[in-house]
Amino acid sequence: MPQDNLFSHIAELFHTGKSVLSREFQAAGLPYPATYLKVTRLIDRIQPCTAQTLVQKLQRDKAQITRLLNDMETHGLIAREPNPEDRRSQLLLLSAKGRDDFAAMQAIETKMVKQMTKGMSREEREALMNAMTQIRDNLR
Amino acid sequence: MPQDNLFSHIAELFHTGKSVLSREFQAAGLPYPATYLKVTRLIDRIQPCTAQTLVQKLQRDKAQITRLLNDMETHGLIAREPNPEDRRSQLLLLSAKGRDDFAAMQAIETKMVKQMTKGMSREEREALMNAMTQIRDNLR
DNA sequence: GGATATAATTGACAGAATCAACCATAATCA
DNA sequence: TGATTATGGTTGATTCTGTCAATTATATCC
Repeated sequence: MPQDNLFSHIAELFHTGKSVLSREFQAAGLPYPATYLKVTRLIDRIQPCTAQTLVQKLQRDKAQITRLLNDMETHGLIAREPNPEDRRSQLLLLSAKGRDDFAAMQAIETKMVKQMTKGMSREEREALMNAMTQIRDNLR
Repeated sequence: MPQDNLFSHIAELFHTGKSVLSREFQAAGLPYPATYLKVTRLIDRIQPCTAQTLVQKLQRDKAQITRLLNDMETHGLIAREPNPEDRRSQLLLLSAKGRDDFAAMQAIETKMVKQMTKGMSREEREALMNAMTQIRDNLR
């Protein structure tokens, strides 16, 4: 639809992107929803990391984060360790399996992103990323 | 997060955009999920329009479409009329209320999109839209 | 007229989001 | 120090979104 606006585009890209990811995760023997990638990425990237960290970075409700972490722990992707600094919270760590599956998911995502930007020059890609960053900041 | 990839950006923009819309819909006395806007827009734009049309345009499961239309009919936004061409399907029409609320939702969305692209030149905006279109096509 | 395809509905379920209430611990400060 | 308030996390309830399978009614195609 040529006359679509920016947000329609974003919504559609998110929708198809997410379904591509889910399908490819399944196909690769990673029976996880696409959200797991975002969470494992953050835990891998940010250390120390607690549930509260994820709440802030993902801007999600803390209830949702708790449940997500429970599921991921059940799947053996993460471990929770006591936080010596604050006994109310726990430190989140990737297990060996968590690291492996994170790498696999990330590879799939990278492949998809390559596909998405196929035919675009480096300049175009950079301009796009800058625009996205600006939009995000404008929206806050 | 500076090192985020394209899909992370899209996901985040979708998430915050959707929550901005929902909140503003509520505030404007439009107690609808953000999806209603997409559906009313299509029914307004495409005539004649059936459930099947929406399935194709939105790439959604037909079960989901059926339920969405039920809800929207309950809210008095749309009407279903017998399709003279094919008695298996029905023609979807906006009611007067549907048209009003569609206009109101669209105004809210337009405001948000303006906010999103604040500070971008016309050229930048066009480049962005072109990039989005290309990405969508690449993903199909 | 009978086989096959299509439009829509229904049931069942998984995933994602949000709100409110609650518990345990931490921080504040009188 | 002890009461008060704030914070991190969990649980319950509810809504919204997405997907699959089965079913019903009608259309289409030999």
